This record gives sequence, C-alpha cells and structure tokens, in this order.
Amino acid sequence: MTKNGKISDAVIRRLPKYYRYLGDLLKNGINRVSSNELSKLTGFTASQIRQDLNNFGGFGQQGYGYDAKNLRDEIGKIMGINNNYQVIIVGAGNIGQAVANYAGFYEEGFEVKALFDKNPKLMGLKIRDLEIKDIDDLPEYLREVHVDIGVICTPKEVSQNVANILISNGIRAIWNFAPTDIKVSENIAIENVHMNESLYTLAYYYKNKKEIN
Amino acid sequence: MTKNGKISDAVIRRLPKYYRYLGDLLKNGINRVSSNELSKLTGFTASQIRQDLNNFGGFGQQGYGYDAKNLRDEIGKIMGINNNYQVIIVGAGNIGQAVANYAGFYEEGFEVKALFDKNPKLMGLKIRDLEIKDIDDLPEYLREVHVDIGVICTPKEVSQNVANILISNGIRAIWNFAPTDIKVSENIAIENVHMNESLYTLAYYYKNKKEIN
DNA sequence: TAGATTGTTAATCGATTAACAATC
DNA sequence: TAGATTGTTAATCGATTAACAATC
Repeated sequence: MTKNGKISDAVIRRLPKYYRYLGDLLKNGINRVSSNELSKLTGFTASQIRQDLNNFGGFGQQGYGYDAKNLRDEIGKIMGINNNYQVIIVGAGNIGQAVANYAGFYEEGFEVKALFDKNPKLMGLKIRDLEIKDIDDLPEYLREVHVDIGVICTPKEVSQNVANILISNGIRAIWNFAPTDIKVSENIAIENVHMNESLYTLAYYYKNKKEIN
Repeated sequence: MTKNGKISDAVIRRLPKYYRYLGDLLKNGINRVSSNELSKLTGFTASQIRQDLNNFGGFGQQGYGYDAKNLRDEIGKIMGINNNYQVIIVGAGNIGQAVANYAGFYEEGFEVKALFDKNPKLMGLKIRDLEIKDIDDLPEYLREVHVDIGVICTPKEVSQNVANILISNGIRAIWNFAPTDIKVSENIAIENVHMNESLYTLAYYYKNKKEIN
C-alpha cells in the first residue's frame, strides 16, 4: 500500500491468481492453507502474499493460516467477481466471437448481452443465441439497456472511436483486444489486452534463451 | 539493467510499445523523434525511454533524437520480429481458431503451420487452408517438422500435459491461452496470456472507480 | 556557435523481502 | 503450554526519475 492509501496495480494483478489457486485447493477438498503453501503454488513469496492480503484486511489466523473458502470469497468480493456484469462486444470477427463463446466468463457473472459489427454479411448471424447487431444501432441500444463492460474486438483503426461511442453512452469499463492503447479519462476502467505484445515478448525470450543455451 | 547484466522483464515488455508507436510515426511520414515526443505517445517518461533503449545500445544522436526507421528496425531485431516463426496451435476451439485466423501475426513472420485437436468432429475441418489434425499425431508431426512456437488453446485440465508433450518433442516457446500457469524449465520461453485475470482486474477497477465517483 | 537532446550517473521512490512480536 | 503462522514493521532491493555533462 502506498502512502496515499491506494493499492498498487501489482497487488491487484496478483489477486486473480490467489483466487484461482484457492479454487483449485477447494476443489481438492483442502480448506486450510498457509501463506507458505500458497507461496509454493503461486511462486510469490509467503511474505508478499501476507502483505498483499493485509492491504484488504486480516483474513488469516495466527498459528492456523487461512480458511481457503473464506479467503477465496473475500478476494472474490474485493475484485467483484460474481457480481453479474452486463457485457457487449463490438466487433464480431474471430476474437469477438471467441470471447462471446468463452463459457468460463458466464459462470463468473459476465453475461454477454449483444454483439455489434459493421459487416453486413455478419448481420443477423447468431453466436450463442445472440444475434449480431448493426453497429449503427449501438448508441440507441445503450440508451435502452444497461451495460457494464464494453469489449472492443474491432480493427485498431476504429478502436478508439468505438471506445468514445461506448463511453459517451454511459459505459465505464472497456476490455480492449485491438492492438492499440485506448485512451480514456480517469473515471473509466480499461484493460488493454495486447496479445501482439505478448507474442513479441515470447519471441524475445525464445530468441535469447536460444542464444544462451 | 540489473548488475548481473540481464535486462529486466519490465523493459522487455515496453519494447513492443516503442515498436508499435514508431511504426505509427513512420506511417505518418515522421522519421525523426525525440525521447520527449515518444514520452507523449507512450506515456512513459523520456528518461525511462532513454534508459530502456540504452540497455541495448546508443541508437540516438545528441541534439537530434532518434531516427524512427532505424530505431524501429533495431527494436525489431532485438525482439526478433520478422524472423519467421513456425507456429502450431493445440486446441482448435474458439480461441485456437481465432488465433489461427488472426492475420496480423502472419505479416510479422509468425506462420501457423498446423492445428491439433482431440475432438473428432473438428477433424479435417479447414481453418485458413489448414486442416485440423488429430492431437494423437502431434508427437509424430513434431519429429518431422520444425516448430518454433506452440500455442496452447486447450481446456485448462490438459494444458500442462500438452505443454509437456510439446517440450519433450523439441518445442522451446509456448504461448498459453489456457487459464493456468504452465510450469516449464528455465530454458523454455513461456507467455501465459491469462485473459480471465485481465477481466477480473478490469472488474476490480470498474467497481472501485464507481465507488470513488 | 548556440540550441537541442542524448547517454549516463546519481537520487528517489516504491515494491519486495526479511524479521519478529503478537496470538491463535 | 508449545508450536505454528499471521500481521506488521524495518531493511533491502530494484526500478524509475532527475540531473547534467557530453556532443551532435
């Protein structure tokens, strides 16, 4: 925790990992876990894990450790998992369709309500019972239906423009798959996924490990 | 640069961003750029940019700045972009197909050579002229064909197992889309994409910005 | 030459790790 | 109670930022 009381991004990005490994433990019938055991699973140090968790409160018990179920629930609450989010996807190409089809999200409260595209060939096509709608109808749709998260799966040339449309119609969270950094104001949540940067990073390490070995 | 001479992961992950923005500049006919201008584009400080670049050599010129074309080429060389990588995808579901279809990668030297799946219904189906092959034929395929990068798009239950098969048949770079942390030995390059963690992080920030506003 | 901007060293800041008293 | 393990403070480490001499 920094002095202004805000929790650092690095901490936030470790929370999903704790959440996931705790889920694995529970599935295996383990309902008690120490920071040391979590360390072995996650690869983070026990000290760091305790520090991270204590940003949000004392979830453990001295001499015992953490109750896995309770800790997982608490982390879920902190992150807002299972809160039920209304999601729309803009761009119904490969990535848009893959996101729409990814069942895992539905189980955790992320509900895709609609897909939009500008390609007339896709219009009316159904993905998971959802008809692909015309992107021109997007502003009107947003005026009528509450949407929490807008997923951008368009080409990069129009991604910022799409984001602007989403935001000016009330959306406050954007998950961006276009290979650009979408710029938003302070009050909007954004995640730029950047698969391409991930691939380049992989290529770098591949190249360099080869040179070493 | 740390004292052992290894360049930190944080630096490596900024390189693709430099590469991309330099490409944008060139496309706009701009072929000279200062660290200060790059700072405005990327959001990193000019000082950090100069530090980052000087891990790899002095690409700039005092009083002038950087030649955009040259700098982009150098960064491309450092990361190994355009080196031509032979890629296979294991798991030909939504994500696997989306990756296979993503044209951007082809332009940058990443060439998908084959898709594998265990679902008999998908067998023989064609994605971008590539027939989906039986996963049972994977080891034999790898003995015959050189592959640089294995992309894992399977369910999480089998992802580690698939990684082991890939590695034991000579693959040294893995791009993992399954929501797990695949464990590999030191000499193997791995990128765990973790879209689910990205989504949870988005949910966290969305929730917290709402509370603040 | 004067002005601009790099390359690089030094200072600062924040994140991680270590240590240990508190306590279950 | 003794042993275990947290919560938390202090120490360390590394990454970022600031500053400026070098130089184009």
